[in-house]
Amino acid sequence: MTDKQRPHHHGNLREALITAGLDLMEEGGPDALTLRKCAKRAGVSHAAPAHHFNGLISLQAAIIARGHQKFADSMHHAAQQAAPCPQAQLNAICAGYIDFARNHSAVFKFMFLPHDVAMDSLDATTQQELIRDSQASYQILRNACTPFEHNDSVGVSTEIMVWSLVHGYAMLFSSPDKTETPSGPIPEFSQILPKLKLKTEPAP
Amino acid sequence: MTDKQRPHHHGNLREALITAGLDLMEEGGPDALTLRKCAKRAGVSHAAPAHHFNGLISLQAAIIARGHQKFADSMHHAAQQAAPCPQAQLNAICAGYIDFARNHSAVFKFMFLPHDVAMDSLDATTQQELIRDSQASYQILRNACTPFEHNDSVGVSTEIMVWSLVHGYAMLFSSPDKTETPSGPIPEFSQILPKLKLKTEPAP
DNA sequence: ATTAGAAGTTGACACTGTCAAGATGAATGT
DNA sequence: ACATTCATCTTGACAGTGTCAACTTCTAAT
Repeated sequence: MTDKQRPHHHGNLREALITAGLDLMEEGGPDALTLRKCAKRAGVSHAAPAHHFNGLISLQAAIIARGHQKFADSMHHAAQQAAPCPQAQLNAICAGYIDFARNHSAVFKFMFLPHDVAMDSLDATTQQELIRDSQASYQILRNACTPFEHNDSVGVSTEIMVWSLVHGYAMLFSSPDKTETPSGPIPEFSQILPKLKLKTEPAP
Repeated sequence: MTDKQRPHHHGNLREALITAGLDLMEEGGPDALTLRKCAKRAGVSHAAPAHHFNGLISLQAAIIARGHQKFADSMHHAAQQAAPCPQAQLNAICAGYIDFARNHSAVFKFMFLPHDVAMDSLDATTQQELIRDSQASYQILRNACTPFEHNDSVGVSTEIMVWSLVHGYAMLFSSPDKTETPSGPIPEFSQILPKLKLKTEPAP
């Protein structure tokens, strides 16, 4: 029993299930995510996941939370390699946004589905993770927009505009295959963003 | 048997299944769409749909096609009630776009999922419907953008910009419940669209 | 050392999509 | 009018799914 071949405890089954689930989703789309297949990949029985997730819905929520972590990483990484001025930062974060949508398109789109998920139907751990990680990733884009925020009366929130623009672009044109539409090639987002009337000077 | 209670032929089962499927999806989200439940609503046996759709994937595709029809109707209807000038038309069509996303949010989001659907796995009828109806709805927004299209060298396609902006807005902020975010209320899209630098004069 | 509880297993159930085989009825050709 | 053909629908079966209950095994705290 020095190196027990099959310890009764997996050790970190919750993590293993999330990882397996992410892989399954990227391999075969949202419908390929199955509790039983995750269990099989983790080497446990089909009912073992029930001790870590409150049903399939919670595993999906945990995968969305993990997706938000990677999403935030992608934006942060892009921002760190850009010049520190607000324009360059916002551009980089949008690029990180779109990179993630391109490189993890299945998970990305799954993250922004109409998951009319009742928060209280999730186990506490997953619920906390989801709230924390999703708010953290939202905050990145939000922060990058604040230097351009309008202070005057009726100005429309910069954050809403940029978010709509980059999200729509990512959703519509970030499938790895569809790089063009009937009306010609899709331009890079860095060409589109300047077309928004943003405040050019940070708040004094 | 004068008025046969159960004619062997349903008469228009394909239509009945699409209608039932649309209802199911709007009632309970994408996962509530089930071949067997559609069959039950239409009053036929669980295997009857197989004679009209090449599997669940084809029924889903047919529902997406029908969604595109309603989508196009929503945009057309809004456009007809607006002034005939390009600005008012584009504004109205975007409003119709967002109205549809609000009123049929489940179907709308289902329409724009990563349906990596192999077109040749659909039955011929459904495949034709999907291509025809989706292209028709795309064409509406496309046409409304042409008066603003840049003719000069490196201009970015107006269609791509407007499409990204309105689609992102619809996706992010058109859930009937979420009408506000941590950063305040969501403005109407009619306030956002003018923030795009569009060509103000139609082509001479 | 005992015990309470967490972690995992086994077995069952209802529901799903899909297939095969048969039954029914409408349409067509002679 | 009759026979044939074929689309349509039914019945029955199968594997896969999520979920629940009962049980076993191990961990950890008293």
